[in-house]
Amino acid sequence: MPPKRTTVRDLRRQNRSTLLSTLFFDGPLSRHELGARSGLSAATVSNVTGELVEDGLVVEAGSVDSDGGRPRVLLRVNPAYGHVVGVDVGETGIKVELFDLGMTQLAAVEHNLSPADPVSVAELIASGLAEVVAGVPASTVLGVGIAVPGTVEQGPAAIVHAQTLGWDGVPLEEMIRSAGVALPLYVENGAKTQGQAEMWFGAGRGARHVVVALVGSGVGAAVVTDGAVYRGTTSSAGEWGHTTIVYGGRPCRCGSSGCLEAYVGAEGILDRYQRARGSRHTPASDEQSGVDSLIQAAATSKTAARVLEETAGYLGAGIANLVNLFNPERIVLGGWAGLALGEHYFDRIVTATRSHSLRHPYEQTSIALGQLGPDAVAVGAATLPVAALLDRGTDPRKPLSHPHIA
Amino acid sequence: MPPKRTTVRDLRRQNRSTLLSTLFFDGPLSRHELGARSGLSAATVSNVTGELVEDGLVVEAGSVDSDGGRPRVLLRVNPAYGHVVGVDVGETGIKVELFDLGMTQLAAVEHNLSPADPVSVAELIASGLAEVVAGVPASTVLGVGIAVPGTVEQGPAAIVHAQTLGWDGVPLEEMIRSAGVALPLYVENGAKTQGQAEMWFGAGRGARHVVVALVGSGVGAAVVTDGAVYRGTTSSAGEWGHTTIVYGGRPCRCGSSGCLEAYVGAEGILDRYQRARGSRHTPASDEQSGVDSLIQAAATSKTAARVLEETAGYLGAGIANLVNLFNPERIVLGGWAGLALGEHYFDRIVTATRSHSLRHPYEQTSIALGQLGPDAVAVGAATLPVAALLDRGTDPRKPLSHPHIA
DNA sequence: TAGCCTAATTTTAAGTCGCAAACTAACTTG
DNA sequence: CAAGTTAGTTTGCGACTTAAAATTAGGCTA
Repeated sequence: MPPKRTTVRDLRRQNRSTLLSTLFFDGPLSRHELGARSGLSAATVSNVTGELVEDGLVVEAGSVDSDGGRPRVLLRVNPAYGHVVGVDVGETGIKVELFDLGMTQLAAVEHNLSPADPVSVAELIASGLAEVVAGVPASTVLGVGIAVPGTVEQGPAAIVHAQTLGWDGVPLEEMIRSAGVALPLYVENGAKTQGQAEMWFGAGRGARHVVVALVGSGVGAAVVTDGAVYRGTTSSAGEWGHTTIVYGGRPCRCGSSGCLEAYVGAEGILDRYQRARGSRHTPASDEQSGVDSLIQAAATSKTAARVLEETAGYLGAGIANLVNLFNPERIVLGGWAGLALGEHYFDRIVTATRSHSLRHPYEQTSIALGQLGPDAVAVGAATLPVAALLDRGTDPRKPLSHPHIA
Repeated sequence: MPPKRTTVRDLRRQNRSTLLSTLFFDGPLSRHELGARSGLSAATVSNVTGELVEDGLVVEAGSVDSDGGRPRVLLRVNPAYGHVVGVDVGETGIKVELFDLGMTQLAAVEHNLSPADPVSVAELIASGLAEVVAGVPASTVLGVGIAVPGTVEQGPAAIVHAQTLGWDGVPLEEMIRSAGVALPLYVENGAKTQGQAEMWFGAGRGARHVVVALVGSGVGAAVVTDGAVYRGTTSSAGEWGHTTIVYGGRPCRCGSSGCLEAYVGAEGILDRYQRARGSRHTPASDEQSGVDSLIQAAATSKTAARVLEETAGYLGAGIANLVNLFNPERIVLGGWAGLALGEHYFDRIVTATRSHSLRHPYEQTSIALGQLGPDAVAVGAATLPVAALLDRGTDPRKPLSHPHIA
């Protein structure tokens, strides 16, 4: 409630964070360049980077000639400073991946688990974590990001609501703790972590206002406003898939009707195709191959082509709603179905977006396909502890108190 | 581009801003209480408030006993420190209103002007301004907020796109300057200023994530995220009225079809009613009385009742989209038509909202009617220079440089 | 009315911070 | 190897917030 005061020490933390983040995202830089980018004086840069180097967060990385003067010493974030783990909790199993601070994958394990009992999942996460972390000193693991397919209520401990898993108010964070994990945990919605991955390493790089629209079995979006993923009051913002696009239209699994997901989600697409063909029982082996073969079929089948074109229309209108409401500078279309559709029907989607957007916001935005596949969910999750590190400028495990330089 | 560095002076500015804002919004407070709320030490509070008092921004306002000790001296923002002007540019005329810093209206003028030629509007604003400001010393006017019914492209000078006025890329700010106004100008979309008014003085008070949904002839929304009106890349965010709610539905004046505005905007409601009755030519004297009499008619006419109930349904679905996307803690329904509908069909709107929202975000939000009428647009505009004052902690006319205490 | 008590402000004495200016370091050139 | 350049450090200072000590300002008591 009290608008946190600002003390003189916050200055240092903030500048530390700024420099560290600049180094992280813009690769090796000299102190000089760092000063230019951050606006800080050379003296301060020198001072702060000195601390960062002393703490082991930053290391020197060769040097570069500077025509006719002292060569610049390049600095970069020390990839070996620590490790982070990303966990992707999916509907059929979980993936656990270990990265260093350079976001290089060092290890990964995958476990299937159909009956998604929360306790088993928590235990599976704990054991996967133990497996993956085995190769590195325990003390170097800075935190664990956990992506779940549902909304996450952030609070003293994260609570998960995931309809597709049948979870309603599952205290996942506590459960993982009970399974014996003592590391900092960051539980977040999978669409948001994937969006974060696109922002850091994919099609969203460099932009500050982005909407990452994800279409797969489910439909969701990660809204990035001013560089940060927007969460809303209880961090369930961005539920694009269940916005109404056809009032009174197709029933949706969420219980409502006319949701975007009921039209452009994989199940919705396939079901619409079945109905268009008149047949009712062609259970595709799985959704992903079902959509693939539908796209194949469009080459020869008019019905298939029409269904997909309609899909592009709905999708464009859905994207246009995001354009009108958020006025982003960039839209990134991702998710496996989104990428598949985007590859074959990009123009049509763009056209539909244009025709349903107001001219002005439409002209300010560009539409791009995501550069990362659905695998990005785990990397995105792993960025959460890294983001905490960059944000605080220090090991997120340390309590935020007097640094007390020894 | 460079992530603005933080210097030790920013600290002071920020703390000054915090204290000033706290005083502005939370009424007279003692230095003690101020320290408690801001987290600042008593010493700093004393120091900063001393400056504020010296600058005339804050004045003492009586004192309060404190059981058995030195009584607390109350401080409050000095309403007489300066004046601000709010301008409401409407489709048929403009309103210019003068306020003191306590937001008490001191003067107001209204001019009609049907042919909305931008140059005449600019001149009308300039002359209205002169009229209204006549009673106070010129040097006390801190700035002028100007609300327009269209999107505003913020930049070195604001550009206005207002379809209903036939404006497309009108450099209104420059034009007003050319008309001889030298004061700081803040041009903003009218929905956003009205939203700001509800946030400061109306149904949005105290909340940080709010969507103010405005339904009148047009339909728009002001989205407040973390206490500030969200603007997007080029500040045209929040165009709720032109989001698609019925894919392939009624044509909208924006050129698209199925927009929310085509269903719940006044014109849309009345037109749907005409069609439902089969008659085509009952040109209501004006939209506002048309909607009023439609609501009257609903008591006896089944058709009228049905149209309004359907309207409540569409509106609820539209609100649900905002709930799903933004996860606000509060929804404020306003605008003249929104208030009229809300008064008679509140339950139905809420029901429709619930049935189209995901359960979790719906449960986190509350829906309330706006407390301010459409008159609030001008007050909202007037808050813009005040916001600049609170934000900077100093007269917004002064360049932001060394304070150099004399 | 003098003296005591309590609680609100102000002063005072550190301890931090970023900055400009003055230096030092490390090369290139002629 | 002296002069010229560019990178990075050190030094001294002004600006800040804070904790602690000192100073009000009423209310009460004797």
